[in-house]
Amino acid sequence: MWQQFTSSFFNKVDTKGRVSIPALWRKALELRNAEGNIVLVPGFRDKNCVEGYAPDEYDRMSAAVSRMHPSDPNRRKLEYRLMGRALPLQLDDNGRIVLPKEMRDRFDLGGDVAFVGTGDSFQIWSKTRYDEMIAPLDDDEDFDALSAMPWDPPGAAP
Amino acid sequence: MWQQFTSSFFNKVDTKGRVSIPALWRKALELRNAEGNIVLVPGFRDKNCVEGYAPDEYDRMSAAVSRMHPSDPNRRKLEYRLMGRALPLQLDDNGRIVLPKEMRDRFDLGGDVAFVGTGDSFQIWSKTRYDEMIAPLDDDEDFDALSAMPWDPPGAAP
DNA sequence: TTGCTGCCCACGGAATCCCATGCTAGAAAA
DNA sequence: TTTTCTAGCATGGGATTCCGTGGGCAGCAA
Repeated sequence: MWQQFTSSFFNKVDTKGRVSIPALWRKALELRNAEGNIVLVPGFRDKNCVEGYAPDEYDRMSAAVSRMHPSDPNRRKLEYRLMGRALPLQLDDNGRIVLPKEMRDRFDLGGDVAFVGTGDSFQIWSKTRYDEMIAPLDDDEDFDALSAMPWDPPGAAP
Repeated sequence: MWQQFTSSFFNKVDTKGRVSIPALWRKALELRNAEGNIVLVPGFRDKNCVEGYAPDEYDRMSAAVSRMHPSDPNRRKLEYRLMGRALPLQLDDNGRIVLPKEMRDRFDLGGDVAFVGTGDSFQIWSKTRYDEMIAPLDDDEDFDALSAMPWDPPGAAP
């Protein structure tokens, strides 16, 4: 649980392109033996944000792609988007990373940005785009996604 | 049974946002090997209150979400509401937690709050909203929900 | 030079720790 | 039974640490 990326944080990107990785997640990275290394993948699952992974989880994903047959055209596409664009970074002494300029421009990551935990990975959004994305979800009265959640009653066999 | 969250308690949130977790539930957490850790999720099942989970139960839920395929749109929604908002907290030496300011504002958790046990989880309500919510339930003469309860007759094979 | 990169230090506000107090319920004593 | 003592619990305040953020400086490349 503590090695998961949970909760959301709103930090600032400074003029040099630096942002603090939330302290809670730095601890999560330690527990995953990441030693200050993370991998950013722009627009992989969601084309409007940058996704971040601990090295172990990134390896799991790229291994999944490598398991596909070389002749599978989907493998090529996944390779270009996952491996081809992945950016390995190191945290500095203050727990910050530097977002490359192209990435900042493409995803509007200047000023306020949102770090959103999604379990084994996290996302980095421009604050503005994040607000637009999240609003309709909060208005969803019924929250019907809940009924789609796999449900094993507590105490069931593992 | 003793590791379930039962009964209701009415405690106070101080100016710093601190509240005592009911002592009975601290014992429940011990039995679940939580070591003073709990996870708060605002408005997940019920959007008017904050839900609390022991780490083991939170893990069960997030594992269920992680089992869904990454391309499933319902997985995304669940990630934003469960992982994206989950707040892992530790009890201090006096058995208290700190409710972050945004959460206090959004759910009106200043002054008197209600802790409501719901078995494997619990809820935190503003006292006022809790009273409004509970009144009509008590007036429900028929209580037809009872007929929806799964019923294994006592003494049946396990 | 000019612009980028990595490294160091500094500051302010917020979160966390540590100690203190009052209340209550149950045990112990009369 | 009545009274006293005590341990556990909820609550309050002050002090200290932590974390996000901004700025400066040297090295390096274009």
